[in-house]
Amino acid sequence: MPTPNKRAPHTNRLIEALPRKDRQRFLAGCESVDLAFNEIVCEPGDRIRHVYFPTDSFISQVSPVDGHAKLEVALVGNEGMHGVALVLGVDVAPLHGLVQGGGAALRMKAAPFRRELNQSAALQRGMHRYIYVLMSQLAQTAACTRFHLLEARLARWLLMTQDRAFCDELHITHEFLAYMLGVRRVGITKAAGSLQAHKLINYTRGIITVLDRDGLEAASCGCYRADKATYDRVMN
Amino acid sequence: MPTPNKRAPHTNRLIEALPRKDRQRFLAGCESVDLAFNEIVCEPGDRIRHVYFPTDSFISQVSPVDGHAKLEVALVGNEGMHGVALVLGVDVAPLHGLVQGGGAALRMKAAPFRRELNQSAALQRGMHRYIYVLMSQLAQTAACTRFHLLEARLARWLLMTQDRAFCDELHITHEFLAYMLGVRRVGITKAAGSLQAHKLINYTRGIITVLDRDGLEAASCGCYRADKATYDRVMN
DNA sequence: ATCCGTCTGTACGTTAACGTACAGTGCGCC
DNA sequence: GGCGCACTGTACGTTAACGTACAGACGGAT
Repeated sequence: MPTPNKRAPHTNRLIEALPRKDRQRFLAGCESVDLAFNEIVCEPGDRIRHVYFPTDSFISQVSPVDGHAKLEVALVGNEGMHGVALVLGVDVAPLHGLVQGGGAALRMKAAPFRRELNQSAALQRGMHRYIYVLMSQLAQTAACTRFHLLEARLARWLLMTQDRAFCDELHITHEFLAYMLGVRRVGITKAAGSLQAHKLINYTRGIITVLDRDGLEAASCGCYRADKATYDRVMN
Repeated sequence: MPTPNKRAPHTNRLIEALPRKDRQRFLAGCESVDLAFNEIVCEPGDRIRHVYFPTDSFISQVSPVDGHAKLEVALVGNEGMHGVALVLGVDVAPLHGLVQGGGAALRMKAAPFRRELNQSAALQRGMHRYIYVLMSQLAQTAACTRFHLLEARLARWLLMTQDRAFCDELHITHEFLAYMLGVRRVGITKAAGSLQAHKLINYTRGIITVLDRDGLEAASCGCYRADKATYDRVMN
């Protein structure tokens, strides 16, 4: 699957933010992996073997309900990491990790990651702050899911995803979107149809193109901006 | 407001779990306060001055949407703490903290708390694990709010609250419940009416009595048990 | 060029909420 | 003892979703 217009930075912001010495040591402990679209990084209850730092990939955090995966509650791209539980001293994943956008990521095994964590105050600080952001996002998403109309939620989702895909074209079907947002496929068709009618996006058979980012922001709920503001404020 | 049948332990489980030496030092740094029902402990954006460890009080964490408080996303009683952001090195509260159940709490100022955190590995470990639990709860709540019927959500809420109130009688109006669950008051009246018709609860003018805990669990969604299971698994 | 499977569109009836309005009802207070 | 207020009950019409079913449309493979 080719991804045109892609201008991924091939770096992860959490790692970039480390002081040079820590960063070099950290990177030395990482391996480069390629995550495939739809790949499942972990299931709830699984032992966490690796932490992932997406560079041009991104991973959905999906909350299970009544036994099976149901609702995306957070999205992790090159601004974040997957596997924060390890930072908190728990090696069991609480959520599904589903690769939303295929691409590269850096990863590190659990044991060396813990060691790094002990050795680098900067790393610990960065991780902590990121966890704060993630928690804020979870709370935001809970409220958003409750109160905002599907069309606005969809717009938000597209913006969040585009930010992490570094690409105007998203390879996503309505079916998949429905799954992420916890609604029927038909609901997505309707909402997406409306966004398309307003010339904010365009789509055909699994490819959604963002045409008007500003318009999309206007159509989305404030949650998109709120999340972004929190990230910027906390992570600097 | 008298609270009959109340058998509060007057301790906080996070603090109790500390090794004796750490615990004694920690307690020495705490002051005892009385939280009044409906008191606002903090607003999002506020600087966090204290962390709170409820003993027989409990505090709702309410997520703001579009500017004002809207939806309860977590509940903190004697099993937890309020102000986890400080553990993550951020001194700005992300959520509203609203006292749901009046009563006693231990609290500590931010600066000494940070000092304790540096001195006690056990404290840090406990805090970390509690944050993991809280994140799991946030994700759970997001999905729950999306998928489960109001009656089930209400049942869950009553159970969660009773666990933290140590009392069969909860001082709560429909109005307030509606606010917490993000629905209309009328919706609560209907759902609560149904629970009462099934003899699971009883209520009159701001006092809800739990009659049949098991029945209530059966009427609630699995989220109640899921939360509890996570806590038990992670906190031991 | 045709087939087939995937993706999207449309079309029902159904439902659990919504907003709003107003009527009872019990408790506390003067 | 009765007044007032807070709390609860009921009663509309409205709506944004729901479940299900099936029809069109595009694209890659044979």
